[in-house]
Amino acid sequence: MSSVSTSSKAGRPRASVHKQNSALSAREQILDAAAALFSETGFSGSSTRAIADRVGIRQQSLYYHFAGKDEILAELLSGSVRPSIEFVQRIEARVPDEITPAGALFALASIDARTLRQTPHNIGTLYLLPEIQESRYDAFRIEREQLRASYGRLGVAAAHPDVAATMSEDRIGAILIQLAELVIRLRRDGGTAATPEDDDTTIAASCLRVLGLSSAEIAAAREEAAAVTALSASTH
Amino acid sequence: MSSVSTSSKAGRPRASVHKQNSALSAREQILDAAAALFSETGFSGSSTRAIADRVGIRQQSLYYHFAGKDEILAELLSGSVRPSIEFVQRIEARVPDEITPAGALFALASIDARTLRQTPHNIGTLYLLPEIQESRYDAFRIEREQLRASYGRLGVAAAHPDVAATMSEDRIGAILIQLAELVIRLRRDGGTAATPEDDDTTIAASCLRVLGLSSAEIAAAREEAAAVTALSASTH
DNA sequence: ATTATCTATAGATCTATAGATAATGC
DNA sequence: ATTATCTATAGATCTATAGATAATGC
Repeated sequence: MSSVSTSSKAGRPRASVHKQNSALSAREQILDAAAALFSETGFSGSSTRAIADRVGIRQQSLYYHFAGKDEILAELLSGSVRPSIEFVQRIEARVPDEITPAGALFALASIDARTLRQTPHNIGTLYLLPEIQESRYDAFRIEREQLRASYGRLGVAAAHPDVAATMSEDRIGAILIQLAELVIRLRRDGGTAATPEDDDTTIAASCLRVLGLSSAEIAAAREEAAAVTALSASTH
Repeated sequence: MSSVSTSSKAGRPRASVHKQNSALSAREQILDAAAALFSETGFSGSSTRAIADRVGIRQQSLYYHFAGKDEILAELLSGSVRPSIEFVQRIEARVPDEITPAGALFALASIDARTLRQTPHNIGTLYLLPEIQESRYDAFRIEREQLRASYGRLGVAAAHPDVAATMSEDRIGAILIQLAELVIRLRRDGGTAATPEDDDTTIAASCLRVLGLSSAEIAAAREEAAAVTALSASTH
């Protein structure tokens, strides 16, 4: 037992002993604190000082881990879309042989809703920040475009002919994403349902309903999605 | 013709002669510049200096018209919900004697979409700012709650029984508002439809579709709404 | 030697107040 | 006299760089 052993890592110890959330690396602690602050007070409204205070380090120490405040946001953004992108690619590959477009769309929307609902600090609110329109965050916006395109393709394939005739693939994708991201707002407004996971299926069902599917068709898609999602959960 | 006559108002003249958007009062010029900046770079990301620069006055001169930056935002917010609140009250008063819930909802959603689409500087993006969660803006959030409640009541009344059974009034209101506000995002992402007003009817139709109405029922509601909206436009 | 912090600090903001000034209005 | 601006400025930030220091690792 050399010295105190509470801090088992290299480097000068922190001045403040508080909040040793030691399960996370310093880098992860910073990302976590920044996510909380950015979603509460926005990007420009959250100072590097405020982030550092939450972590329990000096403001200047952030720069050992990140080149600047914008790098922190960039990392949070890319980390939060990536899982959705990966999931949608896996599920689109199975359409239409192993799963119908409606089943795939139900699965995608309910998984996205669940992820956004469960993520720490309601990280989806970052998508609403005006700052992400800057070209600095092009990469992130391109990834979201891909996700919208997938929603659009699945939506067109799943839609009732009446509906597909009146809306472009782009608009369908935009509507579906907009519905999936409703959970962000529900969470922000503190609107927790009695059983929150109900919101995920309500949203997924609404995605199909807005495409003109009947209650029976929606129920069938839900069954399909349940099978695929269970499988996907076990292989991951 | 006493002196130059270009500035016909009292008060010391501005140092910068540029951008004489003289149709607007100074106060309105400030609100306009702030709306543009807040929606581009957010509230905290827009300095009072940047606002003043756009107007063509000194930063300190803003404080003659507003007590602080937050008062500017507060005024922009309340000015932008008020018309919706007033419209929804007029239309709810006619339900169900003069118009069906579905017709009223179609009218409300398409008017809201059109307003958000046509408003200068995409002012709806202000609704997405994290800063409006502060208690300072409670009044605005309460007004939006009222609007959501109206959407919820009309939605419940208009919904297909299958759908009304699976969703609370709160959730229905939230879904419908979320759909109406899709135009904010479409506009921000520069996604102008070939004929933008099509988006308004697409959105209104989606509001009814998500409630389980058939294409025929939606078409009927659209007819009703067209009659009421034309009337409302002529009386206002 | 390497790592992760610290202290010190530069330089650029940013919001807001105080009081002066240059117009118009009466 | 009133109005709407201006200049001057206080005081509080805020981001980021430079270099010192206190641990661990070898």
